Amino acid sequence: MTSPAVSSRALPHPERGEIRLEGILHALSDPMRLQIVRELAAVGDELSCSHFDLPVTKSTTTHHFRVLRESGVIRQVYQGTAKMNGLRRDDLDDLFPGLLDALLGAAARQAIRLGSG
Amino acid sequence: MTSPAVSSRALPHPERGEIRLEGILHALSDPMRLQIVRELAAVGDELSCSHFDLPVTKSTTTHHFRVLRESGVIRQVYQGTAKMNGLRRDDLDDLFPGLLDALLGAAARQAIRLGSG
DNA sequence: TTCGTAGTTTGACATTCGACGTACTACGAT
DNA sequence: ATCGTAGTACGTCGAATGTCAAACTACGAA
Repeated sequence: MTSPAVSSRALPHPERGEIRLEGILHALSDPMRLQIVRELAAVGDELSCSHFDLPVTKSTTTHHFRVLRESGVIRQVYQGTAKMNGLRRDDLDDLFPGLLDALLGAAARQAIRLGSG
Repeated sequence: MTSPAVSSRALPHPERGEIRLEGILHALSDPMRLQIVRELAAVGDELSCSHFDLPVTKSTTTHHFRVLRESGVIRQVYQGTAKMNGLRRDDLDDLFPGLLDALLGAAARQAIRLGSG
């Protein structure tokens, strides 16, 4: 009944020092990826890919999560068949203090403005 | 000796309410455009396109400035043959308080980190 | 061991992007 | 009226992007 063990299947992440602002902005300039990040931030915990009910196929979902991981926005780790996703808050806050919160705040504001909770 | 008059040549800008966060992030995810915006912010005034010495042709320069204008990041106005560019600070600060400064701060930090004033 | 669930990989496709060159327009200065 | 400067428009090109379908892998449960 315990959670499945963390697997060691390879999942390349950029190191903290390799993360680029341009890459983060590009990753978040896609509405679907921005939504994923907002949800991760709201929950404040790791979520599996399948937790998200995205209006695209599985392969497209895989693609979006990979863009987020390779840009340094999220960290991914296998846990059984599930792949858990978590924001790299520590690294992002260290590299760019205040940026993530400003982005999340802006996204929240826009969501309200455009009339969708 | 006075400045040339502001011309009325058409230059479509999105209204404040039409500006989208995703568009801003996409616009700023290009290194050249991010650099332009940093420079505009540093000067705090309007600058002509030709003030920037970009390593691309004139037509590519036109392209980048148009992306910035159409995403709502800058405002452009003709003044004689020159086209003056200014940040839309008022609109951006109203729509997304703190976002622009966070982005500029992040860009400055990264520039220092990567060792280029 | 067999099955189902979660996610990957590959290849295709249409679109967009960043860059270019050439020909063009708009305006100020001479 | 002519010239030079600033920037545009258009067409092109190669690379990247977002999407899909189909075949596949990895793991837990029965």
